Amino acid sequence: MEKVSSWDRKIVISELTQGRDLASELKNQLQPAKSREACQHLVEKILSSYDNALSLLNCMALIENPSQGNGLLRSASPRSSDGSDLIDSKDLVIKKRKTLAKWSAQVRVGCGTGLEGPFDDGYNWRKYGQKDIFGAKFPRAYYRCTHRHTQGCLATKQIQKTDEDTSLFKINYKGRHSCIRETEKQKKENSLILKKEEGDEEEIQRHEAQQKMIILKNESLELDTKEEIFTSFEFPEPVNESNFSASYSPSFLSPATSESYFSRMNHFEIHHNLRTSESDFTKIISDPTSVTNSPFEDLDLSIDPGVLDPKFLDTLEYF
DNA sequence: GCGATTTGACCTGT
DNA sequence: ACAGGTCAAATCGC
Repeated sequence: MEKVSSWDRKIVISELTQGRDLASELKNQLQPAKSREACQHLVEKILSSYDNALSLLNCMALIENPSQGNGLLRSASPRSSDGSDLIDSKDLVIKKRKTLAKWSAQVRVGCGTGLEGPFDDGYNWRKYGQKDIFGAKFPRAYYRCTHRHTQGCLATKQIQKTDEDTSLFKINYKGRHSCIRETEKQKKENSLILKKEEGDEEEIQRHEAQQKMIILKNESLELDTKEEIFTSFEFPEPVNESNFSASYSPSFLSPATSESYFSRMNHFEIHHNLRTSESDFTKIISDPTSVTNSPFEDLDLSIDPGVLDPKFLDTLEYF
């Protein structure tokens, strides 16, 4: 039986808190001297936060009261000892799988790196299967998030060496990570949530003062607006030394993801910003699965995944 | 001992 | 029926 976890609650609280903080920041940015792009960017982030929180709340509502859903979750569900409906965890998993976002990437592993498989993308994956694929030279490996059981994270990925180029891997991602990686920043945020729950006003005020300092610091930097948008993304530390290039090629957007962060940004900005990020860029690899009527048509996102936040990758390609 | 990987069996979707 | 996806027992490696 799946219950709404405290992780889910914390994520919702975190998203709503972030939305509030961003709205507050937007209020500052709305002064006449501020750039329109910076304001737009903040609006996108705010909407993204509220989208995430609402999605989670919808999901929680379904879990806690499946009768409010479309009925799929109720079929053949066993009952708990107190007579209430239990969700058949299998049904729930299938329903979740069907609605999980999907996207893909191609990654080239540099020669002489000694790597047998593609890069570490910053998340913890656990291999759970491998399958020979009909008509393909190389088997497909199946990975799921290590935190599936501890945090209920349903993210999975499939990695397969391409037939044509043995140094090129096709990676299919399915599902966003709902797990929380304990980076230093996240540890601070989690501890702040706890402090708020515990009513530690002193700590909250200290944190808010720090946030204001950060905003002031950003305001004092007269950045090019495009760079300003770009640098506001969160990048993890480089995860390994291997040289590789990747191409993230949006196929098409699902209705749900049409509300996602990048779909609200215009084509040029995404292209420009990602180009700015190139470090060891060597070659653009076009994805044959791309659909030509995509809002991201002709968009080549060539990124060094070593500096790319997987949360950011989550927004790139859906099909 | 424990977590990760391997791999054959089983399940699911078309 | 078949290919793809997942499970889970056995095995590996630290």
